[in-house]
Amino acid sequence: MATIYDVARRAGVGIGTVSRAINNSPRISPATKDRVLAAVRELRYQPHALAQGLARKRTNMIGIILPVFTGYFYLELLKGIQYALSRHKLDLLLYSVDQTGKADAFLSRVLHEKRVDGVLLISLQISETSASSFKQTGFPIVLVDSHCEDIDSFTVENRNGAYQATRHLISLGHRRIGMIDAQLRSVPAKIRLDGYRQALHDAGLAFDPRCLVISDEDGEKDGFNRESGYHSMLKLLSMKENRPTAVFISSDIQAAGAMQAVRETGLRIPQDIALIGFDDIELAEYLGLSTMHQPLFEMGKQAVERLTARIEETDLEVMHRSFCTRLVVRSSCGG
Amino acid sequence: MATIYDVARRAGVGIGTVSRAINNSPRISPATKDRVLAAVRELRYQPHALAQGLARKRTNMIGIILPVFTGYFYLELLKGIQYALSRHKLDLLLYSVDQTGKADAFLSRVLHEKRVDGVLLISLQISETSASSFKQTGFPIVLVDSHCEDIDSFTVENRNGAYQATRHLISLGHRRIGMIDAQLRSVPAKIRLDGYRQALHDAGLAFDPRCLVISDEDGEKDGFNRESGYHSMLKLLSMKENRPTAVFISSDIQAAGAMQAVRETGLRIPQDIALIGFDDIELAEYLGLSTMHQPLFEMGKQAVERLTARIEETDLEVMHRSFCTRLVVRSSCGG
DNA sequence: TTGAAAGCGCTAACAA
DNA sequence: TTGTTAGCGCTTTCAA
Repeated sequence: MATIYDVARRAGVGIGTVSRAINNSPRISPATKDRVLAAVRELRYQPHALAQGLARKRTNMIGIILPVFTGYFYLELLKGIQYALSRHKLDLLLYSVDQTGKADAFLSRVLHEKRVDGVLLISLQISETSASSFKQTGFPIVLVDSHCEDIDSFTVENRNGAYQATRHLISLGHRRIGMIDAQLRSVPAKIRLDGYRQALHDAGLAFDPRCLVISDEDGEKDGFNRESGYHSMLKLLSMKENRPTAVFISSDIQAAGAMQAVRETGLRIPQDIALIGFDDIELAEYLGLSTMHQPLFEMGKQAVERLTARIEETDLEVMHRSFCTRLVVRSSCGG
Repeated sequence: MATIYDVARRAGVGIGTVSRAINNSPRISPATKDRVLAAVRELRYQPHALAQGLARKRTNMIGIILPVFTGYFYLELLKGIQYALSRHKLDLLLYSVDQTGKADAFLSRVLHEKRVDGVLLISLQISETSASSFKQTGFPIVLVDSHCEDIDSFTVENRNGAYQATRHLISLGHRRIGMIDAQLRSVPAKIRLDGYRQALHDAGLAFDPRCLVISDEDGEKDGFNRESGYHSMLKLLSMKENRPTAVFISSDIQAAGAMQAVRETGLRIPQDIALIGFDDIELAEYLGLSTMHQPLFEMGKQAVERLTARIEETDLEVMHRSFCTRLVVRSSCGG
């Protein structure tokens, strides 16, 4: 494989000149530039990314740390991210975290290994310690679907979304409304619970702890999955006549499991029990599931734009942007 | 950020010794090793990945090139890949290709930029030129869901799968069987067509070109998407009484669109028209879609294992492995 | 406008 | 067992 020395020799110039030629430096005559570029083509030369990165202190890669992904949620987000990234000619290093809490290890690696110019942390909470490391070093980082005072973040209005979803059920006449949530150590899950309770409260409805089921409450997983939704709904239905007439579920994928549970129990949706989800993944449309839509593609895109801005301009004010959710009414709550 | 020189100074040793300490070299005394590691901890030192890569000629990253992904197909594959990768402590550089044909540009980058130790090419065809470059340089590459004589590959038995799917429809008594395929420049699409035709032939059924619709025939996209499936089915249904009584569709996601088209036309599945898909994505279960299952997670895992083997041992024999598909019968073909 | 040379932060060969 | 030094392949001063 050709190096810059090979090109220099072939073109009869020094390596500095080659460097100038391929980096559009003005400090080179058109004639020699042509000669160098010809040699580049002949040798099919492309700079060694590591060497270039080491010398330039720029890698043109960004890292993204996310929970081992399953489901359309991350797919949509990734698409938005990819879209923006390719426009900036940036490459993507994917760190996927399998255990909750292991995010910090990746953050530390990102910070020290210098493999990427910046990092996107998705749906994962950042520890105080990590946050201050990033703050101090000024290393570019942007949070997506997560929040931290001192760091740029892009989130959806989880609280308001949950509030709207619950309100929708209330407006349909339901008085006994349950919720199936994911593990509360997940920030969105926690905030969605708040929104749900607020809506109940504002409508003068009492919060009944028995109507709240946390998926995978003590498990390894975070609760955002179909099986957990299935079991959570079974638990809710076991209350018999005391069971809620409507349920707000913290994610569509859980709702999918929940719908199955309802059907297997011989109950009808929405006549016997109304359901509303959150996320608006593709599946929701097929299932006729009412849900809260989030502009994931757009979020991914904007997060990247912000990150690149931060890479260019290290001392920007911290910013937080929250995206509105939108109620999508389908048949699962009879609305 | 601390460098190896900082650590050396702090521990009162040379940089070579630091290097030996952190790389488990036997050529160092336990005492100094401890001292060095203490300094490492105090300074929170982690080696600079680029510098290390440049010196070692090893990056501990692998690249994966795939079509801009949508759908569970790549998710499942990616999960298998991630699983194996994390066991090898390898990082993942994701190149996602938006335009068919642009794969070659990425392959060339991978080869020259030296950012990764090896590459996985997914669902994308490799050109003769690229193939021979890789052959010559011995740069580790493995194909997944794609095939090339000279390169390791992991595929599903597309031909046999399509054959089985079609045969299943035949065994159900159908005589006029259509197919909705994706663009034929996609290798799997092409092979699935072969399997379909073979099955017809073996059953003594004539192939009727009017019963074959190619999704996105002249479009930008590859045809593997819902909208295209929808339109393709509409086209098939427009044949009225001449229309097929059963259709084999080259992917579940197209089948999803097709089912919608059938329903909107007021026809029933499977009574009026029987459908069978390919892939067995999660959605298929919800839709009650009969389909051909492929062991994607396993494929991803094995592809990585093979790639790492090739990275360690550059002169291995070329190998090809083909994974069996499995017929999953649901309600969409009345089986 | 150009070439030479000093880094970038590491590994590995070579001496000591 | 250890320190020194020559690369790895590039960018970027600094002179010329």
